[in-house]
Amino acid sequence: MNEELKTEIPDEPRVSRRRRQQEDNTPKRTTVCPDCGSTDLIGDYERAEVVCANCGLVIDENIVDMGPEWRAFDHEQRDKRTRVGAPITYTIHDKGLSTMIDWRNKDIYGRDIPARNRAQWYRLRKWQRKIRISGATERNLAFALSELDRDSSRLGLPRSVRESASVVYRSAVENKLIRGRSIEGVVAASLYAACRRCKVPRTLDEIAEVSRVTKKEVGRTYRFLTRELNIKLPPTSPVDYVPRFASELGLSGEVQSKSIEIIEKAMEKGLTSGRGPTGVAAAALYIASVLLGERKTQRDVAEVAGVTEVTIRNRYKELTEQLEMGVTL
DNA sequence: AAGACGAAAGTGGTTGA
DNA sequence: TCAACAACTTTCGTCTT
Repeated sequence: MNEELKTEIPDEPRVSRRRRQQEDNTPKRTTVCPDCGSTDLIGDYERAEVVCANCGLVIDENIVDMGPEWRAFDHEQRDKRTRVGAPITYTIHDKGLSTMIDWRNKDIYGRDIPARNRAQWYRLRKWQRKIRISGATERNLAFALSELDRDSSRLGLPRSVRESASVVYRSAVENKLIRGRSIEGVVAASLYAACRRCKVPRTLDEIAEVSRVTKKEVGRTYRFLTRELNIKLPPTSPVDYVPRFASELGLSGEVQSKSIEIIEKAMEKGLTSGRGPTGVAAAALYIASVLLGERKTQRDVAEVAGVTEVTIRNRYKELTEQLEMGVTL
């Protein structure tokens, strides 16, 4: 997923060689099943395969065992033999690669630091604090990423979206697009873009709700970012909204597939172009719920979809007329 | 009484001169 | 920069179950 994004963002000559190298060396591995889109992948190192836990598709064969080459029989041994830390992440301003100095006067094996070295440690900690977040860019990133984390947890977004949003924000910073815009605005716009990229769309309204930015601002910044960073995102499909709305309404899976069916027919006939995707999704869900005897009121559907009943009525009038569904509602 | 329906007027954003 | 425009909302009265 990150690879795709990277190819769309043009290489920026201002990026230092060091950073470029670091990024190029990032191991590129599939994290999403190409068949069903599930991120639940299982590495079966006995058979050297990566298998999708959802649909069983074998995604990768002859993989390298990334596990440790040593064995540990108790916790103490594990602590001693482990030589690596957490995976790198784009959601922490230094990608999670910073050095930590413990506040306790113990070394990694838990032994006390001799008193004659204490002063040295104190100085080390002081410099560590200064260096960790140094410079305007670092401070900007640190603030923005915490903001990003706050927004996305209020929206209940999965990790993958946060990572994706962080990548978008980082490239915005690298391309010097922040100046003149509020950090919060750019964060919100990155998040909106990431949501669309990962096919878990949130409306501009929902983003604006949790952020301290108006809907207008988010939209404007989003358009700016996509233009400047050459991010091309297809218009959101109503289908992407169906599962979320359906579960909020407590509708069954059958209703979901029925409404997706309806939407796909509608798209063939060009009934969705120019229409707000949420409105189309809402109307399709409403129709499906009626057809399958799980009737919801227009108001309920309108509520979760963030559109009015009138819009649902307009959409569903178009849909029923043009698709010749031959069913009286 | 609640929900569905539809007309009419208003709103915010895009487009093209 | 401005007017035209389409989509959508708000509001409200009427009909149906």
